[in-house]
This record gives sequence, C-alpha cells and structure tokens, in this order.
Amino acid sequence: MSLRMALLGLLTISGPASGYDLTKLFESSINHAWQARHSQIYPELNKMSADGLVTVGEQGARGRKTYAVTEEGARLLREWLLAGEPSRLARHEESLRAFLVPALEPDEAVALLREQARGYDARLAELEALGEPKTLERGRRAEGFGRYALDLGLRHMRMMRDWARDTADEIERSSRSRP
Amino acid sequence: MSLRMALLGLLTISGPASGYDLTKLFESSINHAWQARHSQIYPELNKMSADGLVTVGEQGARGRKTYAVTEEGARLLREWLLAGEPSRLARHEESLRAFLVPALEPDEAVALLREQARGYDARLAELEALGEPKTLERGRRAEGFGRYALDLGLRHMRMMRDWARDTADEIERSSRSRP
DNA sequence: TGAATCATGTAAGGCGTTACATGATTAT
DNA sequence: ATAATCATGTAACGCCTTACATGATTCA
Repeated sequence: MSLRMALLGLLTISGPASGYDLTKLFESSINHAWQARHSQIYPELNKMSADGLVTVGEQGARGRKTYAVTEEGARLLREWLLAGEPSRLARHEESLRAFLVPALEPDEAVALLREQARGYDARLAELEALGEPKTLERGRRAEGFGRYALDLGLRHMRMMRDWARDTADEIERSSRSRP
Repeated sequence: MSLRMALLGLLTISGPASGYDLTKLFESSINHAWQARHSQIYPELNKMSADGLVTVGEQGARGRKTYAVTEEGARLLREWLLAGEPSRLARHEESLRAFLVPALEPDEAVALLREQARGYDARLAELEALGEPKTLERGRRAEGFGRYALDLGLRHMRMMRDWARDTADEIERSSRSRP
C-alpha cells in the first residue's frame, strides 16, 4: 500500500510524470524514507491504472507513458494520509547497526561510531547542497514539495550524527574510567 | 541478512534466549528500527542453527528451546557490524506520510501534523518511562544494551515531534499571510 | 476449571531485490 | 559511429505479514 501512496503523492505534488521520472524522483527526494526500483514501479503503475487511480496520457517518444492522478486516486491518498493509524512499520538498517554496537568491544564500537558520524556528516553536506539556490534550478523542489521533506532529512542526519558522536564519547569515557 | 544479525546481536548482548524471548525482546527494544514476528523468527533460528551460527541448549518445559551464539556466529556479526557499506535500506512509513503532507490542503496538513506531534509526544513518554529505574527491574536493560538504543529512540521521537510542530507552524504562517 | 500466558510451528500470498532483456534517442 | 541516457518491461527468488494450528503450564 505504501508504494502506491508514495506514487500517488509524488504525482499529486509534482504533476503528471512517467515511470522513469518517478523512479528518479524516488531517488532524489524520498529516498531516506522509502525506496523503490523501476522494476517495482512500472508494474505498480500498470496495476494502479487498472484500478482507476491513475490515467495514462499521451504515449511520448521511446514509448514514454505519462501518468496523472484521477479523482479516485486523490481521494484514496487523502484518506490514507488522514487515517490516524499509528502504522509503526519502520525498517532502518543503520539504526539496527547502531543498536547492536554494544555487542562489540568498546574500542571497536568507538571506531565504528566515529566512522558513522563522519558518514552522516557527509550525507548532511549532500542534503544541504540540495537546499541551496544553485541546485534548485531543476524546478519544483523549492516550493512546498521537498521543503519540509528536506528539512526532515536534515534533522534526521543531524540527529544520527550527534547520537553517534555522543555515544562514542560516552563509551570512551566509561571504558577509560574502568578499563 | 538483517534479521539474522538482529538475532545474533540480541543473543550476544542479552545472553542465551528462546525464540519466544527474542520475539518479545524485539518488541520491547529494537522495535522502532526493525520488526519481526515469531512466524519469521522461529524458522530463522532453525536455519541459523543449521548454518552453525547458534546452538540449541537444553529443551525446557513446553518444548522451550534456548539458543546461544557460536563462535562462527559471533565472527559473522562482528564482520557485518564493521563492514562499512553505507546500506541505505530504510523504510519508514511515518516519514513517508510526513513527506506527502504537501499533497493535502494547508488546513488539513496542519491538523495532521499537530496530531502526529501529539502522537510522538505520547510515545516519547512511553520511552522515557522505560528509562526510569522502576521499569528497569526486568534486568539487563540498564547496562549497555538498551542504554544507547533507548537514547537513540528518544532522540528520534523528539526530532519527529519537533519537525511536525515546526512544520505545522510554518504552514499556518504561510497560509495566513497569503490565504 | 477456565483464562491467560508460554511456547513452537506451518502455509499462502504480498512486497521487494537482483538480474535479465530490449530498444529508441541524444550528445560527442 | 559510439556511448550515454531515456524508457519500459519480465522472472526468479528472498523477505515479511497474516492467518491457521497446536499444545503445555500457570494463576485465579
């Protein structure tokens, strides 16, 4: 269901697009919260079309198909977004890794956490670059769509970086005090 | 692979345990980063045993089996943790929902975000209760294992709550200025 | 004694990844 | 001409969820 909603949402926010466009949109925008490859997106769009959630517009060059959200699709998305179910589906391999850090020896754990912190900093820089005017030329991104999401991504990276750094500090401190 | 590592990690940190124990441990500890039901855990433990990563100890009452990590299991976990692959597998339905908020009308979006912020606050309170001495009686949790993870969980909840609140504020402000 | 909890399993079907496969168009 | 990019699809296999299924032990 989530993939379906993600596609409806992307089409709603960014306007009609092809499967190819949506594949790239996934990568460039929503990637830190959800992933999908073209091999999953293309069949899903076909099913959604069969279910009346999207329509296929003009068949462009190279067999390009442009999809647009129908009224029913819009209604379904709205319902899904407003449905207050907690829906705790969350799979985050990095957090899992972080969680298992105490299974390592203290010095190994510290090294790993420091490296992770560096990684988050690098990705933070990538994301920050996306927010700068220079990168915004590709359109849309600035207004509404992407604004809040980008902000969320930035906060997430900062949070993870800080946690990794603080935890490394704490492990170092406690393993120095009783070695 | 992740489930396998999660199980090895939990067994390493908390000591020998049954599939039943691990199922509950999953729920009470790692839940915000990874989920697994008993129907996935039991077969996986059997496979891991066949692969020599864990051993089955004494068969207790009610057919209870107690698993322990083997040397090979420990080695595999260590390798996996230290392997620096970025591994960006992340599926977070809540972030996805948050991301799609701009697909709603401003007033609907604000209402949704406020409700989400309340939800995060509630879960934050739950997590904070876990960190208090009273709840710690069930053992282990306090030292090492759970400490860092709990901290990460708390930071995550706070981050999400703040984002939801700030974004609601921002949408409210911008829809008031040009309605 | 009956309900709750402990304890383990299997099966069907859906979701997601990797790999395979093909061809058109554009830029160098 | 050649490489890069655009563009869509299918198939096999693995991971995960939901539902079905069973029985032992403990507590009130």
